Amino acid sequence: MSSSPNHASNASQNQIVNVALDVPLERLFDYLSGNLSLRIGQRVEVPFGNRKMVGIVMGFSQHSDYALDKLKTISRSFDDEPILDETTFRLMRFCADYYQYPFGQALLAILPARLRQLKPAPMLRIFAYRLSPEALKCAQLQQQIPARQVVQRKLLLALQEGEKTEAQLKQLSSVWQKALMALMAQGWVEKFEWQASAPTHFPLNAQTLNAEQQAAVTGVLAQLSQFQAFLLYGVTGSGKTEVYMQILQQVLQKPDSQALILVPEINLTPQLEARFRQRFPHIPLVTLHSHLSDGERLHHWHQAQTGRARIVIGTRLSVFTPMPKLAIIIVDEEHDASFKQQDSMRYHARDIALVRAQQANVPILLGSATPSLESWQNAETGKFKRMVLPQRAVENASLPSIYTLNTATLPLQNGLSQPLIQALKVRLERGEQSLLFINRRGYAPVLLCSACHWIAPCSRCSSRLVVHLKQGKLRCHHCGHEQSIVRQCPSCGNADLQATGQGTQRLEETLVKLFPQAKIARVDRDTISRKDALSDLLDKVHAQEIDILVGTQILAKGHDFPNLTLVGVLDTDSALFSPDFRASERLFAQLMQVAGRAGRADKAGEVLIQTSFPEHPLFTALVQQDYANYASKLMEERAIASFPPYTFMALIRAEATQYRDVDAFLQLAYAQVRAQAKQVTCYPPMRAQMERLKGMERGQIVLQSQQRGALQKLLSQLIAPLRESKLASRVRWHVDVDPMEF
DNA sequence: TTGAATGGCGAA
DNA sequence: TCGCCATTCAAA
Repeated sequence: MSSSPNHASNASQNQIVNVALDVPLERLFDYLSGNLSLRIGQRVEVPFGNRKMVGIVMGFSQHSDYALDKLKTISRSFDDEPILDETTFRLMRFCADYYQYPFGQALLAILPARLRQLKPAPMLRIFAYRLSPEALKCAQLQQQIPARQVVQRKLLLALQEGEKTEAQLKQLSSVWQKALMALMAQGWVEKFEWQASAPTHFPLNAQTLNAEQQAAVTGVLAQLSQFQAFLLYGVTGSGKTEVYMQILQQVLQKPDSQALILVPEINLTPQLEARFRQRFPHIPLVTLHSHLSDGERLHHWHQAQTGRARIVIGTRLSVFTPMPKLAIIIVDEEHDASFKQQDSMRYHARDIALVRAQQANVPILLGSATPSLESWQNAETGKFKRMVLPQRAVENASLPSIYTLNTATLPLQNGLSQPLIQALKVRLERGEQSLLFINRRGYAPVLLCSACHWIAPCSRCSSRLVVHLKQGKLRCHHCGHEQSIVRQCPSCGNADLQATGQGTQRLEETLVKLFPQAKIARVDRDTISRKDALSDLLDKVHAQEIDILVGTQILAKGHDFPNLTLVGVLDTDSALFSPDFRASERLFAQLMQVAGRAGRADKAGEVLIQTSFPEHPLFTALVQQDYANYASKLMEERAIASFPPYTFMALIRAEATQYRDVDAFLQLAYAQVRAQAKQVTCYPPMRAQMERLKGMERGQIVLQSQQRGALQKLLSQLIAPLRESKLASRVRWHVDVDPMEF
C-alpha cells in the first residue's frame, strides 16, 4: 500500500475506501477516494443511490468485491480530523454482533445529530483568556480602568484569579464580549486556545468517610491500572456519591485521565452535575443527555472525544462517547431499567460499560442500593468485587421504619386508610413533609358502567382509557390517543358511568379535601412536561413551600428531602402478580428507592405501605430492609424456573395489522430455531403482554440458553434467512437480546 | 431504511 | 391505454 510522504493521509491516488453508512445492511461500502486525502475515522459525504449520505471511513483496501467500474467516488470529507478511532470501532463491532444490529447503523447512531448531517460541523475550538505579561507586571491593574467600566473591572478581577474560558466569562456579564474586546485592545488581556490542564489542587471540602466508605475507596484505588468490576452495594443515603468523588479525586490526579459517569435519567443529572462541579471546580466537566440542544451536544461530545473534558456525566447513549484517556467508568443506580434502550439497537448501557471497561482495561464501579440480580450474581461468584455500605452516611441519620397497612381489612377513604391519614396529619402538625407514591397518572384508571360493566377501552391498544377529569378527557397511556369523556355507556345506554380506582389527580383532590390548609403538589408526567418544572418544584420542596407531595416514580429517584419524614405507598399490588418475571425485582427496587426518600437527615423517617398482601415475601423483606435476603429468594425462584441470570434470553418480536401475519412469521422463526438449536430452548409463538398497541397486533418467541455463546451463534444464523423471507415483509420485527420487558 | 422500478388491475 | 397502488429490489 502506498502511503503519502507526510503520513497525514493513508489514502491517495484513487484508492478503495471502505465506508460505514447508516443503512440496515451488515456490510461496508467501497468507494474511490478520488484525489482526497483521507484518514480512518473521518466523516465523508458519499453518493448512495440517488442521494448523498454521511459515512465514516473504516479502512482502505487494494481490492473490492464489487465491480471496480461501478465504484463511485467520495464527494468530500467534512472535518479536518478523524472523529472516531479503532477503540470505538471495536466497541461498536461488539455491540452490532451482540445485539444483532447492522454495524453501520450502530456506528452512525453514536454520533451527535450534527455529525450525521450532510454539512461540516463547526468543530469548536475553545478559547480562553488570561492577563497579558504587561498586565501581570502592573501593580495596580484595577486603577488602570476607569471606575465606570464596571464590566471591564469585573473581568479583570476574575482573570486575576487565573485563566478563564469563554463560558466562564460569559457568566459574569451579558456584555462580556464588548468589555473583553476593549481589554484586549488595550493589551491587558490575551486570547489563547485552551487545553485542559492537569488539576493542580483539589478543594478540601471532601467529607470524612466512615469505615465502609473508606474501605470501598481504598479497594477501588488498589486496582486502578487494570480491568476490574466493583459492585458498590450501599443502602439509600449511604454516601455512594462521596465514594465516587473521592475515587475520582485520585484518578484525575493522573494527567489527562478521563472519567465516564453514567446515570439513569435526565432528572438526576442536574443535582449530580452540581455536586461534581462544586467538588471539582477546576476540572472540565461535560454532560450528555437528551435535553441538550444539537449544538450543545456536539460541543460536549467533541470535548469528550478530544480528551478536553475530564469528567463526562451522561445517560445511556453516552456509554459510547469516544474518550481517548478513559481511566474509569462509574455506573450509578446500575439496576435502573432506563439503561436499557427500548428501540433501534436494544443495548444495555451497563453491560456495554462492562465490555468497554474490559476493552480499555480500566476499572468499573457499579453502584446501587438494590443491585440487579445479574450484578448480584456476578458479585456472588466473585466476578465482581462487592463492597458494602450498610449504614447511612449522615451522622444520626438512620434508615426509615417501614410498615405495611393491610387494605384487605382496613376501610379506605378514597384509597387512603385511616392510619395513613393520621400519619399525614401528624406531619402537618409538626411542620414536616410527606410524600405519597402512586404509580398511576390521571384521575382514575378506568371508566366503568355501573349497569353492564362496560369499561372504556382504547381503540388502538388492548388497554383501558384513563380518566383525566381536569382536562375532561379519556387518554390511553400507551399510544397517547385522547377523546372526550363519554357521558353514556355505548354498550347499554346507561348514563351512570363511574371513574373507578385511584390516580394522582384524584389523590390530590382527596388530600385537598382532607387537609384544606396544606400545601399540596402533584408530580407526574402531566405536571412535569416543561424542562425546568421538576427542578422548580424541588426548589419549592427545599424551601418548605410544600407539605405533601403526590406523585409517580418521578419522585422516587435520587432526590434529597431533609425535612421529609413520611412516605406513603398506594396500590402497588398489581406488580406482585405480573406475568413479567422481573416485576417483583423492579417493585422491590422501586419501593426501597421511595422509602429511601424518608428521613434522609437527622429526623427519623416512616414508610407506610398499603397492600392487600402484607404477608407477601416482598413486603416482609422490605419491612426488614433486607435486600440481600430477598435477592437470594428471587435467585432461588429464577434458578428453578431457569430464568436470567441463570440463563440467557433473547426475544424475537413481531407486529402487523393482522395477527395471522405475525403468527406466520414467528412460526417460521420458531421452526428454524427448532431445526438448528441444540443448546437453545425455544417456546412457540405467543401473543405479547400488550396484545395490541397503536393498532398493531403483536407477538413474540422466547429463546433461552445456558450458554450465551450458543444463543449468539443461533441468532447470527437466524437473522439472515428471516430477513430474506417473504413473510418478513408483512411484519415489523426485531430481536431483543437480554430483554427487560415482555 | 429509502426510492425507484415493476407489474397487476380497474376506470375510461 | 393510463394511472394508481402494492410489491420487490438494490444501494458501492
